[in-house]
Amino acid sequence: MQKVDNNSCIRIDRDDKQIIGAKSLLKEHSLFLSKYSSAFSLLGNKVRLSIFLLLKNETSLCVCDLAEILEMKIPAVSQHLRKLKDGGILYSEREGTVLNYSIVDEYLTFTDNILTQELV
Amino acid sequence: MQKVDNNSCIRIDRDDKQIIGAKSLLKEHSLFLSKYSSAFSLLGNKVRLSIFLLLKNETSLCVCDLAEILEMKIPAVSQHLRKLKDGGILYSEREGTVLNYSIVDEYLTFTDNILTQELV
DNA sequence: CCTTTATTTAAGTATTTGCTTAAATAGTTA
DNA sequence: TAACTATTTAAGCAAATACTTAAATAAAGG
Repeated sequence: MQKVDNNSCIRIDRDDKQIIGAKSLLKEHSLFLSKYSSAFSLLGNKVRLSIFLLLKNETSLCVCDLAEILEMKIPAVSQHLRKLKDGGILYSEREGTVLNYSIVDEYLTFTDNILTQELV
Repeated sequence: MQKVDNNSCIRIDRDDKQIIGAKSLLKEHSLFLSKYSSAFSLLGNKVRLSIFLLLKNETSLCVCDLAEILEMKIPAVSQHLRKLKDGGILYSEREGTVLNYSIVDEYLTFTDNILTQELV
């Protein structure tokens, strides 16, 4: 009996050039893929996307207000803000004891393709 | 000694109208937030974003080819494809024994704001 | 109808995520 | 500098993720 490797397929009409081209496409855009998969993943959470939407409207907000708006505990919101900040999507500015968070310029238009359709 | 609730803050200069407005903004866009946080979350994975990028270029590919391009086991890729399909981002068409996956029209432009900057 | 090819599904597992509560920092003000 | 306000950080835990291998479907051809 022949051993069969069922972890790969041997399609007769497979286009090897296509495979090679596709692989090099991925390599070419590997930085893009890393950067934006993590950006998407950050916004791929309802709480964080809400924060992003709120900051697009209010320009800047502190943890305290966000926690009240989102009806969540402050530490939970704070941890989301840290992720968004670490991911380069938000920045914070201190105003006395209050830390105000805003969207980094680069990301202000990030969702516009989608938002313009739905949110006007 | 007074009990202090350290899960909320009592900022004197808090703008209650802003809070109320922000809350209603969230309610207003709650469908949007659910739909797109899950779409972002699907693309917020390097493998799935790679698949998306590949399908934007190749129009359609089968699990078999994707597994080879991504250098991953077939079941792993298949599970990512299922998620993308369940999330309404991809659809599949059978061609004999081969299932070809493509991007749903609505999502073809999804990343254009970002992609146009980086990928031309 | 049995085998082959392509693919999915299921089960198990290690890692990551997102919350909770409690403790630690950091300015502000008395 | 002690008390207060705003916020972060740490630790613990339940749930979700993403892989692995093995078994189950599904179409095609001899």
